[in-house]
Amino acid sequence: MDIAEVAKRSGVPASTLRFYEEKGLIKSVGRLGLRRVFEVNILERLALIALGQAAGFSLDEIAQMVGVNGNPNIDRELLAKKADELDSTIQKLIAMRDGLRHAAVCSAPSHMECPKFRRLLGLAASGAIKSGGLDQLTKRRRS
Amino acid sequence: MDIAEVAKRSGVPASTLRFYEEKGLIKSVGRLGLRRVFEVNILERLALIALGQAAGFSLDEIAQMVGVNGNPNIDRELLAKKADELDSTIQKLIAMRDGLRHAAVCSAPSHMECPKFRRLLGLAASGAIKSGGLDQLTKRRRS
DNA sequence: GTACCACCTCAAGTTGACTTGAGGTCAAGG
DNA sequence: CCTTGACCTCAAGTCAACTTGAGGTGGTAC
Repeated sequence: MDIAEVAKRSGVPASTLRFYEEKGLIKSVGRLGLRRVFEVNILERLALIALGQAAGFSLDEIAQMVGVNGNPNIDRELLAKKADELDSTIQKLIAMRDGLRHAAVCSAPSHMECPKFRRLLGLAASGAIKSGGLDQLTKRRRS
Repeated sequence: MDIAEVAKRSGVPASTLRFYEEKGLIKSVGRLGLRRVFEVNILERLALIALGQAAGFSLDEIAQMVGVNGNPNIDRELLAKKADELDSTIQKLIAMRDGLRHAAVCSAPSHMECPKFRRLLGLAASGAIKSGGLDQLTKRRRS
């Protein structure tokens, strides 16, 4: 496959593919003239990268997880750690989703005054306010 | 509360608080001299913002949801839409979490060759490859 | 009453993740 | 053969979300 086909089938622009290759996130198997040639499995790798991004991981973190070389990482501890990180994110997002869903139908004057909304918010942000800061929620993105 | 206390209790740097105020995401109730004064409920609002960010929403989107004015938005349709968006993100993250968890213990030579891993990945990226592109996964962030 | 220091403003810098543009190259079709 | 267009490189630009810095201000403790 040439870069245009990968772009078409993955939805990832060619410029981004070149950028990812430069970063070591993906690699082409060779060149035909000066054109890059990719294997079909590049598509799975791209899906994995997109997934990692949706999970809020930086490209560098993703590289760590999927391995800069060919195939996913061997560092089982890192993978487990990232899974746990992701799990706590998921809990927060679930609470937020429920908060949003409720807010969409709740008739309280201000959502902040609705006990249900506040409970969900508290659940999501548990531990964030007062002692410890919101850091837990945001440091992943900040770093 | 002055800005330093808000910063301390929320974990959000003062510079960020000023930045958020400028963007209309938060507001101070007044000034004492030239110093901003915040109400205690600013902490909840900040938790909500942090939550929105963890969910991958941009500050502008968050402003739309929580309302640029004082309290959350009245646009129930928008809230429901965002909740659905969030829900599909959550499904992907769950699949990825499970994929990571499994990868951490799986002994297949390459995770891409492990059927279980591929199934989870496929689940997460369903529809992303081949027809439609990965766009669904990433456009939220790109916008 | 004055010195200090935390807070202020406003402009510019930073980082991550890309995109855009200018100028060059080469495989394929005519 | 030779033109053409898709691909190449490399440098610079962009955007969101902040951070940093220089220079100013004013409650508060001494």
